Amino acid sequence: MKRSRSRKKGDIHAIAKEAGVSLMTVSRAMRGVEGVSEARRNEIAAIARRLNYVPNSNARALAMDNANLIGVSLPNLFNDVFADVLNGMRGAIEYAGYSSIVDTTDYSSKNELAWLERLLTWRPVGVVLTGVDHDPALRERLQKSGIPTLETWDFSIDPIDICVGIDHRAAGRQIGEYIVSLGYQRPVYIGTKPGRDLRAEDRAAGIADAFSAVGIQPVPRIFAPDASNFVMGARGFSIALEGYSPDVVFFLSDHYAVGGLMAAIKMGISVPDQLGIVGYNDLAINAILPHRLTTVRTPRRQMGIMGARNLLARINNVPVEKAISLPVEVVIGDTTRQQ
Amino acid sequence: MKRSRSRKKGDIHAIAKEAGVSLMTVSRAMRGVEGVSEARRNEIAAIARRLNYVPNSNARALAMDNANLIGVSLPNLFNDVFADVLNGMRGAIEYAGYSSIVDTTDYSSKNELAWLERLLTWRPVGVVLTGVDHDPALRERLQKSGIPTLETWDFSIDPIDICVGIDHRAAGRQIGEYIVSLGYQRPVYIGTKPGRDLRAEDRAAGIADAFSAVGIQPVPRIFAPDASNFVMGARGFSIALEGYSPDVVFFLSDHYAVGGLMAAIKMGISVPDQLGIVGYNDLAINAILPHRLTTVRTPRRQMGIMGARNLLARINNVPVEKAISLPVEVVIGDTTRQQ
DNA sequence: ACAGAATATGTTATCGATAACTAAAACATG
DNA sequence: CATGTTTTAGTTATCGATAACATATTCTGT
Repeated sequence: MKRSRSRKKGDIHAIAKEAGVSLMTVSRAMRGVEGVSEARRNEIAAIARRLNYVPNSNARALAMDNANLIGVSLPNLFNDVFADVLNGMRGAIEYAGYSSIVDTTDYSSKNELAWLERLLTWRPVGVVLTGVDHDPALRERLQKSGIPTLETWDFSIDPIDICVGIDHRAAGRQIGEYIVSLGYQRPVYIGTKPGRDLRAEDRAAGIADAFSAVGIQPVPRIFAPDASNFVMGARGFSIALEGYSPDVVFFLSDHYAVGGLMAAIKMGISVPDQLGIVGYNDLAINAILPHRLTTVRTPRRQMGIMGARNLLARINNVPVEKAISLPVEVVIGDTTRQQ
Repeated sequence: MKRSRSRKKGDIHAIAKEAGVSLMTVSRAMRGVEGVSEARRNEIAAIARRLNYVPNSNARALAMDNANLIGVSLPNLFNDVFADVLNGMRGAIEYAGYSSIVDTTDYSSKNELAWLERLLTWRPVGVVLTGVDHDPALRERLQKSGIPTLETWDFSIDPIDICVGIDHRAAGRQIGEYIVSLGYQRPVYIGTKPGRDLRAEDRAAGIADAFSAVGIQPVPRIFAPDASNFVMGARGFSIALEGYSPDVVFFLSDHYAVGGLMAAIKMGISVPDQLGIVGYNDLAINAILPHRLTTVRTPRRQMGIMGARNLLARINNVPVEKAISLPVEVVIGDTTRQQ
């Protein structure tokens, strides 16, 4: 018998030999599958422990053509937002006995596509994407492969497969209408450069909808050069004040808004008397700000949990709703005037 | 020939048949290994593309007993700190052609051990751990397995394998000495509950070292009930003011310190005149605070990059230093009195 | 006590790919 | 042109585990 690569001890064969049983008996015993007597099962478990047996998931995945793996793609990890979603999701995924592998795309659909290609070689049972805007090739790839796919954070009535998210445009409209109702008339929106964060652009569009409904338009959109979110908020704020004379400033997110708020404090601008400030997401930091931000609470954790549940259902061929939009809630803070 | 499980098209066999060559030729062509003529190689590549060939990494990993995988364990993702380290690391890892899979332990060494057990079934070529305090079983497991292991963030002269991190106690001493030099005499430290974040406890010990060197001790340690870091900072701050009358407050991190600073602003306490505030990490938010925090800049990204490089070297049997401690830098801000 | 059912265990083929070794074809060299 | 090289391509065994099918053993009820 030719054995060029030496068989290291510790695999299922070694255990079988040691226990004097066949491979299958060991395999069954290790997996807890029925068909092995209690006595044998214990005996085998003991031997496995003694031999420091570590199952080989690669072999198992190959044999079963299934790695019990779910791939998750996020724009980045620098953001409590996605961490919340992810945490909710992971709990559910792991509870169901699957593993998740996470990667980041830095808001690039090219990266996302490349990530997917790599992921597919591992034969995942499910895929989670952030947002609904992807490289066209990605959509085709996933649909052709038939792998259950969840799009989250964002909402689309025509998802690749299923979707649990927020209708950002509607959310923008919602907060926009509230701000309009407070009588603000000269809004400005501060975000990041066009094309980078499409959800944020949807929000901005929703805000503009609300203002244009009362005859106010356009809502100028401003962005500062790349930096941390806090800094971009602060810089964008300065730029806004130079070029416009807003009575309310919408920010891409609370991070940005904190930057803006701090800048306002430093500049001696009184909030909300002289100027309103509006964020998005209701992040943890909001709880400790000197003026609580007026913002929009997004059900991030819940979205993660529900998304994962639906994806798991889909994986198990249980029918689920194709597209679910979760409601958001306007948080009335101290950075806008009272009603 | 018995073929109970049908062979789906799209694998290496299908390509071989289509191209009229053997398996090995396809295998070699796909891997870019030498031994295939240019013409054949192109022909095979074209067919693979046409057939939507997706390599099966599970099979490859099994055959090579190596998945080119590096497992990374972090306490959590809610923290820019680890995100920085991770980003630095990933770049280097992926550049070298490896994949990384990340998981979080929520500061639990039990979770970490369970994670490792799962990871090992995938036959990783390297492992990255955060910190140097682990379940004893984990240390033994890794050393017995012989898998190159990097411990990061923290520093130890006796790592499991190799280590690139910060000497947190020394860092605590460093900032402590600076604060002592400013003449502060009644320090308080605000952190989280004992046993949760051991690095932070080291820092606190270092701070205490610095004060005890000038005869001031103890440095009371305070913590608030679980909440977000910002909130714990703010609550801890209130507790500190009730129970003690500090002239300087050290916080576990900048997150906590921001919570404290905001609380101070709300309470009308003038910083730094009445009270000094000291953070840790020099996070992005510091750039936009009304008073820039006095804090400690930690080389997080660099740590990730260097850690990854050393781990990769170790994986390739290139000798590297066992333990590297990176220097930190005191950032002099506006939340402590001037020299 | 004995046939049929239920339980326990073994045998063989496969999963998709790579390593090691072999064989054939193309190139050189004197 | 014969022979030794180099290149290119094929054959066979394996990686570690599971599925499907076959077989042996233990129960069960009559």
